[in-house]
Amino acid sequence: MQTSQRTDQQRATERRRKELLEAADRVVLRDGPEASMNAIAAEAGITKPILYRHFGDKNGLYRALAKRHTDALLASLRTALDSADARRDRVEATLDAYLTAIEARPQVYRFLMHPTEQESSDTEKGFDAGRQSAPLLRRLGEELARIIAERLDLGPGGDELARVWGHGIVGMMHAAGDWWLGERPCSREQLVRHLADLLWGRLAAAADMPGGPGL
Amino acid sequence: MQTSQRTDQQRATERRRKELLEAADRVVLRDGPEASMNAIAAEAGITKPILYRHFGDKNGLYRALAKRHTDALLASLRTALDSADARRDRVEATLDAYLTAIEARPQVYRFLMHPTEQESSDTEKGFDAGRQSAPLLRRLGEELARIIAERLDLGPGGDELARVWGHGIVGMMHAAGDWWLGERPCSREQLVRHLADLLWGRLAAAADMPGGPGL
DNA sequence: CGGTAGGTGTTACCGTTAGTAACAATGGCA
DNA sequence: TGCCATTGTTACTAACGGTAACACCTACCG
Repeated sequence: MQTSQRTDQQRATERRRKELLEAADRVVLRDGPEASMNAIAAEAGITKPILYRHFGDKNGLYRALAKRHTDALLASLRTALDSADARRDRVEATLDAYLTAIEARPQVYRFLMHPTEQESSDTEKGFDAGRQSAPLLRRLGEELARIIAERLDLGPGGDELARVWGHGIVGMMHAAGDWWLGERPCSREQLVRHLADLLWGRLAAAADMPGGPGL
Repeated sequence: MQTSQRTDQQRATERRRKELLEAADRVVLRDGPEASMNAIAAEAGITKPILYRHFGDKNGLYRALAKRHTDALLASLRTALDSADARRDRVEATLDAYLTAIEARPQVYRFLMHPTEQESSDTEKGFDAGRQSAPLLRRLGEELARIIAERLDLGPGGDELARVWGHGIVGMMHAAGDWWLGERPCSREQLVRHLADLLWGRLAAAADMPGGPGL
């Protein structure tokens, strides 16, 4: 029968694709995000054209690779967001989940943050001003925005507000996490508390330094 | 006299360097951050090796180029931070200054956010986990941290807190700005207000959506 | 049985890139 | 005049992403 055979072929192809992705994963995690297609092909025991047949181009391979890791990270963040009872605890748990992930596997983090300049397709060749951030950040931002809009009563225009906050919070988490991972100026728990304090309006409530120009 | 002559030479060299930087600027702003060294040399009316003599490698040129724009942006942000009287107005003015800058010259913004993988030098070849962000963001974060630590009375451990907040706020501004620049979901003024609301603790104060699981 | 279609795999190449070696010309200075 | 530094060139290397052309195997189908 043609269909069942076709299905067998497809499964074999998918299995092969998965093997190639795992080889690529090993290389990227060993050599960093700039790993060459030659190196990946060699790790998989084959040569370049096969990679190109499976993934189209380097971006295709990297997008497939990033999707796996991004899905995993997103799942753990969603779990954290549903964990505790108090809002502050949930926010802290989510921040902590993100920081724990990037701390545990910095190479994965480094790869995911690498801008892969996903195909522009619709933009008219030249200047897409935005889209500078890694796709991971965009996805996290949108996801968080959805959750905020669903769970918080923000009144009229709440959806727009939720999206701004989603991207803003993710950006805060990312930048602080990146800096923290490089310099390790404090414990993870303390960083989480500091960031939650910021979100809880402590910046607005703090007193001016006596004698200064104030902020 | 040897010293004065040496000074003349140095000045000539610096002027030449400046000319080359201006040519590079034109090309990068026209062709994007991936402009080739050949293209830059051609724009300057010379050939590659001269560029390499002046700037060492591509990163050297790009770092020199980025410094000028970063200095300019930082100056305008500092001005905004000293503008109004109320803290909320200052924060809004600063956010607005940043967003105005990236809106007015998105090519410059795009170039500055391009990760230039500045020389690692001290890290032992392979894994610097952090340092993923563009140098511009690090610098903005450190600068903001300094100002916060100087002007706010945050009690013991305030310096550490200020640094976390500095990088966190800059990251928030960057991610939200990048998303906004790409999708233009609202006016600049509204984005500024939304972000300031976030920093003013409105996330913590918002009511749960009635009937939902809450956040 | 032989043909044909589709998948896997190869070698050998292309165009472009960052970066370099080797050499020529200019101009001030002893 | 001879020396030295600087500016400039041409011509190259090594590596990269990507592709064309071809060989092989296997399975279905007349």
